[in-house]
Amino acid sequence: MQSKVEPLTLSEFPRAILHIDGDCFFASCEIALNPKLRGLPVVTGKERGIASSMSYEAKAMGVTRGMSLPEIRKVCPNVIILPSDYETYSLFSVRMFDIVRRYTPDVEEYSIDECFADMTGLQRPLRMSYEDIAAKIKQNLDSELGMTFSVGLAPTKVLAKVASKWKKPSGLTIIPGYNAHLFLAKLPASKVWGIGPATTAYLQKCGINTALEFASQDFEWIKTHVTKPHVEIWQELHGNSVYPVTTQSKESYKSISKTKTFTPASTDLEFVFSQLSKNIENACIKARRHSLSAKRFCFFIKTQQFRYRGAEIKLELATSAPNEIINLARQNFSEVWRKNERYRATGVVLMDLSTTQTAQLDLFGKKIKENKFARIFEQVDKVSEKFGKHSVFLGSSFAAMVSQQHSGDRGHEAKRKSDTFKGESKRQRLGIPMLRTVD
DNA sequence: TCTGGGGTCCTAGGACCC
DNA sequence: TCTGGGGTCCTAGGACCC
Repeated sequence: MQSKVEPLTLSEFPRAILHIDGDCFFASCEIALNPKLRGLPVVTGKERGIASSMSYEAKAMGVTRGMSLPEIRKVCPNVIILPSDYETYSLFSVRMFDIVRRYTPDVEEYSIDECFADMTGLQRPLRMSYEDIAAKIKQNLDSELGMTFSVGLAPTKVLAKVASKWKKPSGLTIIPGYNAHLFLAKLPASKVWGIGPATTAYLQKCGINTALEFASQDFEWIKTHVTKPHVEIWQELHGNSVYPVTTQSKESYKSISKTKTFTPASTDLEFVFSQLSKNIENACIKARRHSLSAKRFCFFIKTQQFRYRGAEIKLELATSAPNEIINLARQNFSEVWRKNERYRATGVVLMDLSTTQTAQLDLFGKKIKENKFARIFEQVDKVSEKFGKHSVFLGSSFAAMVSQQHSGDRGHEAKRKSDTFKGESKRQRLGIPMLRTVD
């Protein structure tokens, strides 16, 4: 079927939105830091055992995201595999955003390696065309950070995303509204930011395959056949900017989650629970670092078949103390647990977060108990700061902690070992912190 | 893609009320 | 007992992103 490629109707007052994307950012940071790595196949993600970012040299050899270490070494024998160093990457990230902010304060830090910038109206004060501004920013970024960036310039965020992805690495692509149809005609709808697998499948059923076919539907059809996010994407593809560039940095979290997969999968309730317990401790550590308390949480266990079973629980009082949450999880755990089922992961999500200071007072003195726990865990955090994370942990997390130390498949052994600490089971149930130093 | 981890937003539908 | 209609709030879960 031959669909005619026609220009889309355009917005009257187009904006100039820039999208900037670091090319294989993590690997590039490593190379920028250690120039000897330049030109070599570099992969990060060693600590997880899978590739998370790889240099173009590694990509050329066939390394892909999520590939396991043995596989990587097989296709690319001279590969250099490094553990991720998020702190360093964050520093590069800050420098990247600061460079863009030299040109405009309207910078949205979208992720560690991506940002949007609203350049609308800057040609006059900067005495440059939008295209020249974009090129200048790219040049600054490339030379000052020692890595390349792909840049897209367009009237909306969605089109700017299309543009920055158009040519990688180190591309600079401009999509003026009047030319958008030329780009969208070649682009599968699934490649558009915000159109995921479910929507792609639905659109295909409607006979829509390319981004242009989606954009070419009339507005009435769109309004009645897709939901709000995709109506907005449709408008953005028409050059009509509905997603603002939001400069305000994220001040808080709506939820905090911790999940962890363990190998091998386990049928041992106590062991799986200890994994959950550890996740809860970690989530609470993060919550406390941001002075947040949760009024609600859910936990889940994930079966070998990737099915989730879990429960959601309301707390009487907002808390960031893991023992309370672990107790409640313990009480509900047996309902969730199915015998003879293998589990591969556990997870917890803290929800309804509020700043600890604004937590409500209650009339029955629970608050006093809560404050006591808050002080205990303040001390726990101080000890951790001094002696390292998890120098102090709860008895209920013991098996998980030990299994982590014995890198690999020793979870069950570890559990049995913890069983010998008979005296702890009661404290465990009560959720009393077990002070224990790990060397 | 034989599948890691951390987030946000939207919607349908039930509960409850007048 | 059956019948209307309409509003708000909450929750579960889907969908999507990096």
